Amino acid sequence: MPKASLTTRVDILKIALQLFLKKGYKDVSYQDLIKETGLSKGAIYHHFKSKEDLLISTFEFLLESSRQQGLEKQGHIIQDKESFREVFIGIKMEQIKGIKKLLGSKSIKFNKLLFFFEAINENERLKNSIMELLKEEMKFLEKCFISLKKHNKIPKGKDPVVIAESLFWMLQGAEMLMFFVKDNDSEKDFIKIYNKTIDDFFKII
Amino acid sequence: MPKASLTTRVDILKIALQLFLKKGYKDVSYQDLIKETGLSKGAIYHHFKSKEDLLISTFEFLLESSRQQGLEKQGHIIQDKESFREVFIGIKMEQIKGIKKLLGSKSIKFNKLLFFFEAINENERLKNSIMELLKEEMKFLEKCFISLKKHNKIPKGKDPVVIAESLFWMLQGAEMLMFFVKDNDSEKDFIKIYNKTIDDFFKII
Amino acid sequence: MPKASLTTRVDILKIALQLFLKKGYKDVSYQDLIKETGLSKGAIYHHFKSKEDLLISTFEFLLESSRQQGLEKQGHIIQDKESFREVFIGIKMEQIKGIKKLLGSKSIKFNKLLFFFEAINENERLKNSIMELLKEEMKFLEKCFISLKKHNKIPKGKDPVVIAESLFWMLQGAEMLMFFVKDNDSEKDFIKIYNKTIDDFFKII
Amino acid sequence: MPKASLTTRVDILKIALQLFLKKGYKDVSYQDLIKETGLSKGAIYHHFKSKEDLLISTFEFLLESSRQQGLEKQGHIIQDKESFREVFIGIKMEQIKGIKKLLGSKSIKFNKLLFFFEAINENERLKNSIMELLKEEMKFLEKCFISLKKHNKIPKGKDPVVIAESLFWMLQGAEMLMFFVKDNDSEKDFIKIYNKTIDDFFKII
DNA sequence: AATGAATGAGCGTTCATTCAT
DNA sequence: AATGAATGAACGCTCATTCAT
Repeated sequence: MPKASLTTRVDILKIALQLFLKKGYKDVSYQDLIKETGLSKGAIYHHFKSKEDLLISTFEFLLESSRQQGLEKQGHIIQDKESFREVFIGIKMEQIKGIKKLLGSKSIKFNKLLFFFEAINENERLKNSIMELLKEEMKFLEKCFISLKKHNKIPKGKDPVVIAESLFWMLQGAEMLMFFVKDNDSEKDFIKIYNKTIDDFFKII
Repeated sequence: MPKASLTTRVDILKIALQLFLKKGYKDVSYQDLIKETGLSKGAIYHHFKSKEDLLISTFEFLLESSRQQGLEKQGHIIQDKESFREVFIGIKMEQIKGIKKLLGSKSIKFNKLLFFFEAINENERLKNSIMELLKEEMKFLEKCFISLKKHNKIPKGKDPVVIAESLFWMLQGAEMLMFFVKDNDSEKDFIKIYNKTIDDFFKII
Repeated sequence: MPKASLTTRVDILKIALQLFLKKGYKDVSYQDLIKETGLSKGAIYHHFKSKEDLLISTFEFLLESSRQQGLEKQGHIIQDKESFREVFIGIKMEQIKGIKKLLGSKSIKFNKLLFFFEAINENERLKNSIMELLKEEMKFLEKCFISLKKHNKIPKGKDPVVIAESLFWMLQGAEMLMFFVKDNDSEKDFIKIYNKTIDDFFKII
Repeated sequence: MPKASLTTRVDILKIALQLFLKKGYKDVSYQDLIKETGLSKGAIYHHFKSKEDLLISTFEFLLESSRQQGLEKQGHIIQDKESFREVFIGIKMEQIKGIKKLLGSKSIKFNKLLFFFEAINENERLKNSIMELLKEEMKFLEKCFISLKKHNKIPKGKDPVVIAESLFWMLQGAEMLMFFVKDNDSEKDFIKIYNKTIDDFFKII
């Protein structure tokens, strides 16, 4: 039954993702996986040849899902701060929705995402995937600010690329610190942070 | 032997700090500590009652050293971008120098700092210490931009506090991503990042 | 391999019982268990989730085996001292035989039994099991002396229940002191003690 | 200051006795001793060359104190059950008082006494001390029942020595089971047990 | 008489992984 | 496709003991 097998594989991936997000890669043991999936050790090893393989697969599973609601699909026209905000928040919400759908749970704890990354960080391929994702986001922001420039919504003489890059780092800072600091984050917190950052940013440029 | 005892204690702290920064808290075992310190397991336990105690002590040791070259000591006048840059970079360099002196090594690998933080994150007291440190940095930036405002170095109508906060997040983003991405960072990379961020920031405001 | 699994489990239980009786719970280490069973640490943990779990299981295994040759099966008529002695010693011998069969060894050292009990004493459930076992023995003795009363084998005016209880405590005292004092007890010693106690007891009532 | 030293020695002995009675020999660590005595590891080693030495010394200290209120001092005339009871309970109470005085505490937990004995059991000298103590008690009971015989207080034709021995074992059984079963025994429980045993015993002989 | 730094063997437990079925 | 028995290295930690001061 290849179909059943695929289902099992995806079941494991979903549980693994939940656990990695909740506890961090290192702190998820096969015992946890067995308990949550209801499968045996052997079954998990049948689908993923090692814990690292499971990590990589889980991460790619997450990326794939995120990308489906990705940036490149956007055909919206960015003509002012509000349309930028709308589109940006929209994308982020879709990404969060994607993860939610993946996990099948209403509220997600992103708290341990960083420490899920710890393991990813040691894997060149996954690291590159993240870098690409970040670059994509950077490129998207650049496009937005170039468009805003065309609509004269950013001050003359200021480079839209530098502006985009600055916002990118601000968003990264706020986002990461949130992972680090918060205990029980939901998507609402993220949307709040994004809105606040965008508002502040448009005040200073 | 109180003197010898203190020496041993500090020796352990230095080694532990090195190891925690290099491998992350979870990945540092007593075996590592034994190997690096040349002491026995019992000796380490004699000085620190548990691994968590060692973590807390190590972190407080780090904080203390960082704070000694802290922000509040600065009496410099911030009157333009260049004096701001000079003071800010100066402080950061002193902090890095402090850590270097602590570790007794020329080059530091910061890329596991985040995963040293993982453990810290689960300790309320240490978490609060970090938050305070961040708040101090934020306050310092606010003072700088209020001063720059007085010297008419930031555009009229723009709130220096919002500006300071924005730069703070940009710096956090750039810094943290650097921890995350780089494998072998030295202080030079940090200084570069700080300079680039400051330059870009002044271009966009 | 459910069959092999059960075999292994019982093997571990037998070895554990031997060791606990020989050295006392506290002094039996996983190293001992590994050495005697020829299994790995992991294998033992696979079958028993902790040392305490192993203790409980071992004790229940022992109880079960003892109970199978238990008191309640006896249909003998107690009509005089000699038939009482015969039945009582018979039961005790069967119990000892049961343990011997369990352990697969000819001579048993009971002198650490008390210190096997030390651990049991701290576990409410096991403690209750022992208490029940003792109560059963008490009840059995009561039945015997009620029967002897009917056959006019105990002096008139004396309460058979009090008599039974007294003998019970005498037996406990003699038995326990034997555990405590002897280094190398075999069942012969026990039978001797039982006989002597019964003889003396019938002399004084 | 030899005097101060002796004080320290006795302080350690008292604390050790308390701890051994409370936790059992094996479960008392130098850490416990340090905490309770307020002395350093070195100080305890200065007075007792090993843990076993401390055990032996502690036990001898206990024996000495018990013996001072011992059986041989009794000049009372045992002429009936009540005078026997009075004298026996009196001796036991004095022994308990002796231990109390030794420990300086009002209520004693005898719960772990057996497991204090575990260690003693492995020391031939201490074992012999206990045996002697028990023999003394046996001899005392023999004297009592010989005296009762003289006063025609035990049935004709019954051997006072066998009677004494029987009561001895009954008392041992009841006492030991009490150590084993009870969680929080005080001297009251012991006195109750002794009274009940004596009463029952005189009912059956 | 007393301190406490240091040792290293040993403890119970968890872990990712292998493999016969 | 799936089970779970078995492995053995590694983990954090406690222990009684030694010894320079």
